[in-house]
This record gives sequence, C-alpha cells and structure tokens, in this order.
Amino acid sequence: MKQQDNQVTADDVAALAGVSRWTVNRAYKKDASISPKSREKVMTAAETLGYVPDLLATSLATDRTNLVALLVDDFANPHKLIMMERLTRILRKNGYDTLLVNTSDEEDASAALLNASQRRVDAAVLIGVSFNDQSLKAALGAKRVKKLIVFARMSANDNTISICCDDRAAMTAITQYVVSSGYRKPLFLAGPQTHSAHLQRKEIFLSQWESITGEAPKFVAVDSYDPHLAYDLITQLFRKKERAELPDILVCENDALAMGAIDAIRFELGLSVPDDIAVTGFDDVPQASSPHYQLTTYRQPLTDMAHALVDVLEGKARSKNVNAFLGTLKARTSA
Amino acid sequence: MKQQDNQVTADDVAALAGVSRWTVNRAYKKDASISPKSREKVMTAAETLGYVPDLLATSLATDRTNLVALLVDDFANPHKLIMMERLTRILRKNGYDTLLVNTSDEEDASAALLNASQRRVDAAVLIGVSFNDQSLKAALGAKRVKKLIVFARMSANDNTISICCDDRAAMTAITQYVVSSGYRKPLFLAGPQTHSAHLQRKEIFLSQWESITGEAPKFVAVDSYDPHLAYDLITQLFRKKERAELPDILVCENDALAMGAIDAIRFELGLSVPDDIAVTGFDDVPQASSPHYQLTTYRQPLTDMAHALVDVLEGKARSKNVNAFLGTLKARTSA
DNA sequence: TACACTTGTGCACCCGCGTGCAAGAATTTT
DNA sequence: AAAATTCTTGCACGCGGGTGCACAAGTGTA
Repeated sequence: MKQQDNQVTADDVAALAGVSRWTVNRAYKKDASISPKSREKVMTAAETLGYVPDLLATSLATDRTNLVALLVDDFANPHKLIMMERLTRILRKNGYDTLLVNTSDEEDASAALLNASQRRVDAAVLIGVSFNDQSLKAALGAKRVKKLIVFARMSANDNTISICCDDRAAMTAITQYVVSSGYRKPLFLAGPQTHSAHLQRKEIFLSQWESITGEAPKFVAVDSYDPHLAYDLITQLFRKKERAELPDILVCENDALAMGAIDAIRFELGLSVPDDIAVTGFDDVPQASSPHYQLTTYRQPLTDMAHALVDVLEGKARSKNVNAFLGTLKARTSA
Repeated sequence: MKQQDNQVTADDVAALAGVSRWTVNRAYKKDASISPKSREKVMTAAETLGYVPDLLATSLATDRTNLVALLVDDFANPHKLIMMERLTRILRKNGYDTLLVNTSDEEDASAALLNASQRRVDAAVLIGVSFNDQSLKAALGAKRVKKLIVFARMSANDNTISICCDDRAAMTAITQYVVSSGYRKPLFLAGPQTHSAHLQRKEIFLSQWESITGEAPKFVAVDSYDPHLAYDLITQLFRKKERAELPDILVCENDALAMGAIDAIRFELGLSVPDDIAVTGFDDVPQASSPHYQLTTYRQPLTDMAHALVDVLEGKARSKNVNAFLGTLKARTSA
C-alpha cells in the first residue's frame, strides 16, 4: 500500500541517465535547449524508473498551479452536473485540474474559498448563485485569488470576469416565442434575488414582455433553485386562486424550477401542462427532454463557453467579459 | 487584478512580530512549544498583514497534501451530484480539499489519474463505475497514488479499499419487498458489466430471487447508467413481446435506469407503472420522489459512508474495507 | 546564590523543481 | 587550423515552509 519511497525524483533519473538534474528538467521542457541524445537518454531513464515530475514542486517554483477552483453552491440543480462535466473535461484537455469547492454552506463558503486560495489556484470559477457582489468583493480582498470568474451568469462586479450567454437575447427569444404562441397571462418564477437586479433574467423578461404587449407581468420567487421549493410555492399559490386568475404561461428562470412547477400543476392542482398552464425553463437539462416534461427551454453553448474560460485563464481573451454567447431555444410541448 | 506581490510569507510576519520565521510556524502548529506571548504577537502580526500559510509549500515539505481526487465517469446520473455534495462538504469539514477528475473519456481516464497523482493526492476516490479491476491495478502500479478507494461500490481488487453499503442486505430487502408484494415475473435491468460478477447487485438479486421462489429471473444490461439507454432498450425489448410475455416487475440497478425505463413503459408502450409493470430503482435520487416517478428505491447512508471515508484517510479505520452500511428501503408507489 | 531542569527560540538542512548565467563542448567561419 | 559562433550543460540560488537539534531563557530547589 505504501509507496512513498517509490517517490522518484529528477535526481534519480539524472543519475541513471548520467546527466545533471537540470538536464532532466530540460528534457521535459518543450522549447528547452537540449541535445536530442540527452533528451533520449533522460526519457528512457525516466521510463524505466517511472518518473513523473512533481506538480507540487513545479507549482511552488513557477507560481503557476494550473489549478482552477470550481465553486458550486447549488447541488439540487442537475444542470450543475452538465457544467461540471463540460468544464472539467475541457479544462483537463488544456492542462488544468479542477478543485471542487462546495459553497452550499453559507458560513463555510468564504472559508472554503480561502482554502482554495491557499492552494494558489490560478482562478476561481463560480458556477453557483448565492455569492452576491459583496461576498465576491470580500473574497477578492485579502485573499490571493488571482482571477474570479463568474460562469454562466452575469456579474456586475468590476473585479470579476463573467462568461455567459447573452441573457437578453435568450430571454427575448423566449418572450417572443411565448407571445407568438398566443399566451397572454404570464407569471415569472424566479430564483434567489441576490444579484444586481438589472442583470437578471426576470428583469429582462418583465421588460421585454411589457415592451411587446404593454402589460407588466407578475412574478414570484423562491430562495434557491430547488424543484421542491418551486413545487410548494406553486401549489400554495395556485390553490388560492380561481381558475380564471391563473396564468396561462409560467416562465421559469431555469429548468429545475420549471420541473418542480410542472409537477405541482399536474399532481397538486390536477391541471394540464401545457393546455391549462404552459411552462418554459432555461438550461435544457437532460431531464427536460424526458417525455414527462418535454420542456421548452433554452440551451447555452457550454462547450464554447468553456473554451472561452480557457482563453481567459491563459490571458488571451480579447475583452474582459464574454457575455455574448448565443444559445438555442429548444421548443418542446410544454409551451 | 494582480495581487501576486500581495504574497505575504512567514518571513514578513516574523519581521513584523520581531521573532524568527520558525516561531511564526510554531504559532500555527497546535501542539508546538511556544510561549503564549509569542503566539499572540505572531497572530496579530499575521492578522494585520493578512498572512495565511501556503499549502503548496506545506504539502511539499510534509508530503501530505490533504487533497483527495474524486474520480467520476458518469455524469448522466444525478446521484453523482448528491455524492459529490456530501463528500466535498464532509471532506472539507475534516480539512480535505477535493480534486474533481472527469474520467468519462476512457482514454483520458488514466492520464487524468496520473495527473492527480502528480499532485500527490492523499487518496483517489472512485465514485464512477467504468474502472475495471485491471485499470485499477494499472492505476496503482507505477503511479504514486497512496490509497485507492472505491466509494459506494464493491471492489474485488486487493489494492483497493471499498466503502459501500451492504449490497447483499440491500438487494435482499428489495427482493423480499418485491416478492411479498406479489410480483412473480421479474426482469433485472443492469448497468455496465465491468466488475467482478459475483459482487454485483444483479447477481445478488438473481440468486436471492431464485432461493426464494425457485426460479431464475432473466436480466438485460445497458452499457452505461444512462436513462436514455434504458429507455431505448426497454422500448425495443418490450415492443417485440406479447403482453403476456412481459415482466410484471422490473428491478433496476439504479434510479437512473429505472426512470428511463418508466418513461419507456409509459410513453412508448402505453402501459401503466405499476399496474402493468412495476419498477424499482436504487439510490433514491431527488427525482425519485417526484410525483411522476414515485420510485420504490433504496437509500444508502451517504453521510455515514463519507465519515468512514475520512476515517480511512486518516488511517483510523478499523478494517480495510467497510462494506456493512445498511441503507433503507424507500417504498413508494412504483412497485 | 548556585545548580539542575523545564520551556522557548534560532538555525542548518531538506522537500522537488525552475531560472538565469557562465563555462564547456560542438560546430561553423575565415 | 585558429577564431568566432552556437549549442549544451552545470550550478548557485530561490519558491515557502517543516523537522530535529542545540542553545538561550525562564523556573524551581537547596
């Protein structure tokens, strides 16, 4: 079980290859000045010894860890799984490893971030939601997180880089689809109200709808993107109302909420989706295409966004923020 | 944005506190020999400077990273999200950080593992499935992964530590429940057949059922725990059959498969769950309790298992493997 | 006050590797 | 064939902090 003594260092390889340790290092450096023979010798020696360079020591010496912290606070949303898969895979292909930091416990969140910073992560990537601008600022303060990136979410904070799709275009597409489908009594179901209001999908939808139809829609919100909360809220909210008072279209901030809402509409209220109340979501999680839901939703170009993240990490991003990604509306039968 | 120069080291603190660098270190060590006054001085100095010890350097010097690699290869299964949440949270509370390694790309899997080992992770925790015993062995070979832990899954490999619930007890509970509910024509839906056969839930179910009823059930399998594959397989399989040939109970290796199967039974075959065909799962993912599925399933005691993992990491586990956790059968209306 | 002891503190050396420079080896030039 | 280049290679020093030991300071006893 114990193989620490198995720890082969560059010195061992150097000894076997009959060169100095520094030559061994050069053999591993792409554009190093080293003769082909030497490199050959080193490589075979390394092979027989099973040597691999130690990333810890490398990071310490170069002040570059190739480590990215992924801050997630919302493990109830299956979309996170998709994002994690995409991000870890693409980051890895570009030489980065991913530190998964669970920030769902509000109190531990900053401690967790501090901890990540102590590992000198090259960047912290937020794919959660509960960090408000103030937390972000604090996080950036004393700590030594070099870059703070908000992924798949707009951010108003100047010290932050945000990579996300064009929410305005996305919500506009949804709004137009819904309006042109003939729905007239909308209700927006929003998640936590933590970010600067003017950046939210909710605000965009409200203003878009108003500009098209002249009427300002109502909205409700839950404290986290949890289907169960949506289920409960919709149940209690719609139960009180007369049939005629109910909306004919429920526009949800994301799929998690939408699926909870659909369940409530069908199983608690005994109504039909989409006939009585139509529903739209956002994210296109895998379950959204299940025959149960057939959710009309919006898919973000995660792969492109992940590549943009890599660009940012390597400092070759054109502009500071990249918020112009265009996704695609997935029209299904839920609306 | 750049704050690298912000890098405060122990030397800086030492200078401000008027002591030596080593005394600064001692102030951070719990059982170090240092006077209260000195510690006080150091701590206030550290406070004003915003000093935090560098984990990279610490790890290098102590050969202990407090880093655990989480190997995940199956991002289609929402249960993974639950596991990740639980593991990251509990590991963090015990001083460990988590490296998320995506091994879903078979080719990159070993490379990813190698990479994690280059970061000197204290252990690699497998919560995926596609690593067969051979890969495991290879992984443990030349690399310097100190411990390889298989979580929520049995493992036959001697070099591996496995932490999981008692699958035999679990499947026995399911089998008994199903038999006593009056079902008589079972079919088992299994996932990838990678592990040693005698350890699988499938085998346990088959033998349990046979020992109770005297008949050996049939089974089918898909290549990964993907609801869509289950959906397709069940659709094509059941379409061919006469109504009388169909099973009355479909026992699935986990919830992901069960949910795909339920969708197929209802939407492709137009049959009722549970009236025509009942279904059981395993894991109790959040969606399993949704009114759509109301899936009868089995919940593993993840929190306890996570604590056991910590024990293993700290070397204070009693036995090598911990496979005796007992979960609870969640009987719902799907069976 | 002198002595033995129990803390508390400083220091040399190490963890494994990267960087810049300078000396040595190989190659080219005249 | 000697000089001028160009390639290779070795080395001192540094990244930030941990460990064991030796010495200094503080405490107690006779």
